[in-house]
Amino acid sequence: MAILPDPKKNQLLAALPDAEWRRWRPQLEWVELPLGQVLYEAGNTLSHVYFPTTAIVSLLYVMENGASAEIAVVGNEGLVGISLFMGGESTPSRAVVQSAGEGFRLPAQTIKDEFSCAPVLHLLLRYTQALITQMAQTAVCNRHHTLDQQLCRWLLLSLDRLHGIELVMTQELIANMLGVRREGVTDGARKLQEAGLIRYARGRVTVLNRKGLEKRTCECYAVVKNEYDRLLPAKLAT
Amino acid sequence: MAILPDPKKNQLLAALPDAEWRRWRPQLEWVELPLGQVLYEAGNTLSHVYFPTTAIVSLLYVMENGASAEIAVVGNEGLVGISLFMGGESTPSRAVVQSAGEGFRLPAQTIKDEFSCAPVLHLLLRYTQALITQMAQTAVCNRHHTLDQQLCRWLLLSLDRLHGIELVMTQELIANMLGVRREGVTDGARKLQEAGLIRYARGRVTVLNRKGLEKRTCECYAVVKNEYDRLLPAKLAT
DNA sequence: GCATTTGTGTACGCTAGCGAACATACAGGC
DNA sequence: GCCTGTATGTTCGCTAGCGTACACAAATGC
Repeated sequence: MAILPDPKKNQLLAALPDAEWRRWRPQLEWVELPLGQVLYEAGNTLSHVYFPTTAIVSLLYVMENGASAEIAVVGNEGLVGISLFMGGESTPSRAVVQSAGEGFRLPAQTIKDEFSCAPVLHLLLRYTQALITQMAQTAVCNRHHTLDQQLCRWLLLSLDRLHGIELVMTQELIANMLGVRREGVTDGARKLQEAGLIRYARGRVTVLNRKGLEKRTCECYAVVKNEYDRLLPAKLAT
Repeated sequence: MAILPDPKKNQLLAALPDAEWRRWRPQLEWVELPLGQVLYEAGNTLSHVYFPTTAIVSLLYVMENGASAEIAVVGNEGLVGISLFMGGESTPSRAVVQSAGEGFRLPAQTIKDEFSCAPVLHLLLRYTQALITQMAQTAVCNRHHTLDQQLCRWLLLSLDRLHGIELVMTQELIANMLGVRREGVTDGARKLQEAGLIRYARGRVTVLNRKGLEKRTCECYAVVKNEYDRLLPAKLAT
């Protein structure tokens, strides 16, 4: 294709100080991230960290009986594979591409080496704290809010991590992420469509009225969004 | 009292290399942690990090309508206030003493300074990853498991962070932590008592059969426990 | 063009947990 | 010993979401 993939479409890479950016650039490997690809499996040692640019990746836990629940979602604002620099090497969760796209990756050893560099460390840890907030809020939301509210939250979180207003994903997939029945998502989506907030058809959801979704969702969305904005300013002020 | 409080009863402090331990020791301030004390409030900048020795601290999110949900629990295996070294200074959650006891604390600036020291950094980040696992698993558990299972999980997690087999807490308090109704906890507790696994009376729960609780709880407990054991070996091998 | 697969719509009974209200019973102060 | 507050027990109706089953319709393959 004619358009060269740009690593700086990932906000963490874009926030790197110049020196680090020049050091990383040659090691960054462009990767396509097709729907459903598993970036890492629960318990496995990671070989790379991934910086999505146009893809969205879900961190989810798969239970013994096969049921699943999303723990957090990562897009071009973040990175997949924090356990590499956190020191654990693996996590009990799985990372799956939820919305196809592209990204870049860096070998595990590189990120570990780079982590001793103070600006890198601070950037990555601030991102990690934002991710922690998302996980915590997911826990709260799962406890207290209705499927309808959670669906709005999920649509908004996904939308924030994309460019357009269209999400390519089936209700079945959304249900897996939320850890609910597909029928429940159908119900919720129908309500939203009847209210004129979204339009959908066979694996495509188009958001028509973002504000409307924000009105219907629970406080969790705003809490998470505010923390991301607070912790990850566009420009790194280190 | 005759018995001198011992900071090494906190496992993170105990895992410090000698040099760091000697440096920290004079700055560690002993604190009593009475039931219900708020160590930090959502959104506020933290003044100290806390290392519980005999107390248990809950991280919980309080919703706009007053309902709450526990995100994670911290005992002598960990520390309260990770946002200080993660870089955010605050979090949207609150830290409350859930089981009275003691602990030590270190000024915010000290922990930030010490964080540049590699062994400290690695120790704290590994702990943070364990905490992340706990949060993630709380999200999963809230989504998929029954109140009865969650009650068992919660009792076990609390028990692991104490010395004896007795928890001093009312059903009302447990309900607040789990984010459920008090009546639901009463039901669950009654079942456990009838099964001979616990005994309780007016704000005291005594665990009679730990194995029995483990049998009744969901997989979440084991997942969290295993990650803590994996990430935080008794001896630090840095 | 037809068959198959995939995505969505709908219905039905069931259960866990909620909200609210009230009953009981133990504990500590006086 | 009595009183009051606090902790626990019990009930009742209600709703969200589950599990199951099946219908339909749009895409895909041949």
